Amino acid sequence: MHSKEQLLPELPEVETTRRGISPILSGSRVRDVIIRQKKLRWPIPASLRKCLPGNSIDSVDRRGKYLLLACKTGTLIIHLGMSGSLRFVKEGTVPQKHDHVDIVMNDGMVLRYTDPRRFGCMLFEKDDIKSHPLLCKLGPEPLGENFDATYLFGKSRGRSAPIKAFVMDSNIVVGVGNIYANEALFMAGINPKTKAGRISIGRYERLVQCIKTVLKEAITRGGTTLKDFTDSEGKPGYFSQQLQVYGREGEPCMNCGNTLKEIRQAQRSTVYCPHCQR
DNA sequence: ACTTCGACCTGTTGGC
DNA sequence: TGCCAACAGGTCGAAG
Repeated sequence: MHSKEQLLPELPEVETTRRGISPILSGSRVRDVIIRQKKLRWPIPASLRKCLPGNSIDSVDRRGKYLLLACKTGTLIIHLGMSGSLRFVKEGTVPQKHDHVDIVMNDGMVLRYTDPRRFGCMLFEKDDIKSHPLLCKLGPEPLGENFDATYLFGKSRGRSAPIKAFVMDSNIVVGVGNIYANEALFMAGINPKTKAGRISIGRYERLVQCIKTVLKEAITRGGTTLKDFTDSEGKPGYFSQQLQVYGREGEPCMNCGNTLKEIRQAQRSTVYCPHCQR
């Protein structure tokens, strides 16, 4: 059976994390930064230890799946990759194998970064955060107002890439990962293999609506089940029973009952209903 | 300019 | 039952 117990941080999970850590961080000052493993996707820069201690966290924002913790000297950029998570522990809590970074606050709370696969990153940008190479080319936020059918339709003209790859392209729109791309395309009734450039504006209208709905629902579920980011179980998780297609290959379509099919697209698993999705 | 693909990493799973 | 290869995933950046 598929394993949805494992956290794969998509945009809703990152947003849930942001909302969880923001109130606890605000009003507290960083006392120390402890780096046990600096080899993440990119090495954690020394500037993190130099620039963070002594400063209060002024804001906790999100851009796509990047968390942005701003302080006076710059911005801490955090990505959770595929297996990362953040939670608060009390100072003195013994770190486990994959607990790579601690941000120790002056009140004794510790923001602990865990990431078994180390696909995530922790960077520090002293200058204008918006011009950072990781952020400056990103497409609009999927839940923002400027992500609409007109935008997607315009961007898609002349594109031969399959629609699933297109909506997962962070230069087109951020925050649509494999799971929710599958779910949104199912909800919109669009075959994942359809070339992006061949889809009408009417169908993009539907797709935009579905992407927003799927992400919003997931954030709502994350928010309602998030107990506490200060305990060790404080990771937001999926509700696999809410997923209509992802991980359900070979099982009946919840809409028509036909068998859901799995294919590979760009080395990623795509599950869809050949009957409902055209 | 666009598209595809390799690389990174480790816990879990499937096959023999 | 045990071992190992394959797999899962986000996304950057190189290659086509």
